[in-house]
Amino acid sequence: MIKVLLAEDQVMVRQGLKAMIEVDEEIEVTGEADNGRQAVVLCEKQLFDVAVLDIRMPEMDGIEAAKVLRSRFPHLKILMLTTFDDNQYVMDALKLGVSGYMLKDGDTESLIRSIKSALKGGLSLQDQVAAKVMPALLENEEKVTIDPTLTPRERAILKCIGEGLSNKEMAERLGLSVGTVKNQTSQILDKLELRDRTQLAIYAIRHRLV
Amino acid sequence: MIKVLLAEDQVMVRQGLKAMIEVDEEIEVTGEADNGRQAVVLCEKQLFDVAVLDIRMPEMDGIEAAKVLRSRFPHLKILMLTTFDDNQYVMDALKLGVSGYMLKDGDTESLIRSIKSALKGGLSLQDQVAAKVMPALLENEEKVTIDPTLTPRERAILKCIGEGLSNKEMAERLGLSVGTVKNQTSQILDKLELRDRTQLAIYAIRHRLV
DNA sequence: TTACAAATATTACTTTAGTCACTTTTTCTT
DNA sequence: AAGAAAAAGTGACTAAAGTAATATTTGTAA
Repeated sequence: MIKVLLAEDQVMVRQGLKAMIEVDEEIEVTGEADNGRQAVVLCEKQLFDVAVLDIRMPEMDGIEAAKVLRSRFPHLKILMLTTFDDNQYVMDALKLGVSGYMLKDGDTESLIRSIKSALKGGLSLQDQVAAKVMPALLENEEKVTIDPTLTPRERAILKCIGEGLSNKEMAERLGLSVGTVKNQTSQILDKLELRDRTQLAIYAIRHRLV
Repeated sequence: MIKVLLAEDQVMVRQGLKAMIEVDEEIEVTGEADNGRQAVVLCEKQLFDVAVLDIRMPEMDGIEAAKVLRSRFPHLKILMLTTFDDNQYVMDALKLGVSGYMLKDGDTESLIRSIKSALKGGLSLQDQVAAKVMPALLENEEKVTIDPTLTPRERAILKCIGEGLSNKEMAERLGLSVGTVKNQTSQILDKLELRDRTQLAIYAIRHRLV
C-alpha cells in the first residue's frame, strides 16, 4: 500500500484530490495537512511514501516544505501540485529534486500515474510544463560565435581579460610588452565596438571564451 | 485526422507501431520510411502533422533527420522513439526542439497521448527519461551564493558593473555621485577580495547577478 | 635584394578607475 | 530630541587603462 501525505490548504480541493487518488486501491492518503509546516510535523510522526504538496499554502509554502522534507526525509518522494506553471517555481522545484510537478487541471489518471512513477524513481512533468521549462534549461547550453575578424593573438588577450588579468600580467603571460598589450586591447575594443576591458570581460564570458 | 509519418528501419517493429497508433481513430499513418533520408523525401511530397522517428536507422539517423526536418518543415512536430535513453541523444534531440522522446517499451496509450500532446505544443518525456536528463540540465544552473555581507546598494552596483557600466553611468542610473560610486566599488573590492572592476564583472556574471 | 605587411615596441598623453582621509546627510534607536 | 550608525559625498592623490602617432622587427613574395 502506498502511503500518501496530502498538503493543500483548501479543504474542498483536498477532499477532491483525496477522492481522486484513492480511486486506485494501491494508494491510501494516510495524512493531510493545511500548510507546509503541518506537513513537516506529520512526516516526523508518520511514515509516508509520497508527499503531494501544493505550492501556495499559508505559513510555509510548498517549495519551502519540499526543501525541508528533502533534507530530513531523503526517501520520501515529493510531487508538487499547483495551478501555476510559473517557470521559476518549476525550476526551483526541479532543483530541489522533486519527483514531479503537476498542474491541478490534469486528469486523475495522470496524478495516480505520477505517484507510482515517483516511487520507481521517475520524474513526471506535464507536457505543457516540460515544453515551457525546457527552453530555459537549454539556454545555458547554446554556443555563441565570436567575432571572426579577431586574430589568434587578440583572442588570447581577450581570453586573459576574461580571466581578470591586468595588462602587466597579460604581458608577462604572453611574453609581450605592456604597450603592445594596450594596443591590442584597443584593437579589440575597436573591432567589437566596446568601450573598456570590463565590457570585454563580459563579452569573453558570454561567448564562452572563458 | 492527424497524419503521421513513421520512420523505423525494422519492418516488424514498424508494423507493430502502426497498428498501435491506429488504434486511435483520430490518427492515421500516411507515410512510412526505412531511414531518415526517405523520411525527408516523403515530407517533401506529402504533408504530415507528426513525424515519429527512430534514433537508430541506416543511411541517415533520427537525429540527423530531425535536424533537417526541423529546418525545412517548422510546423511538423517530431517525436523521437527509441530503445535507448542515452543521455546525449536525449539532449541532442531536445536541443533540436523535438516534441517528445519516447522509449519503445512504453504503452500504446502514452504514444498516442504524446502525438496529440505534440500537436498542442507539449513536450513529452517519459518519466524515467526526464529523471535521467534533468540532473544534467540543472548542472549548468548550479546556484552560487553571493557574499552575504554585501549591502543591497553594493549589490546594485555590482550588478551594474556586470553590465559594463562606467562609474558615471552608474552614478546617473542610481542617482549617486561618481565619488560615492567609487567608494562603494572600493568597498565591494575589499569584501570580495578582488582587484578591479573587471574582476567584479566576472564575479557578477559567474554568480548569476546578471 | 627590395619592398611590403603584419606584429611588436616606444613614447607621450588623456581619461578613467581606485584609494584614502574626512565631511555631510539621513535614518534608526532609545 | 540626542546620538550612534549607516549611507552618501568631497577632494586630492596615485595607478592603471586607453589613445595615437610613430618606430622597429620579422617573415615573405616579387
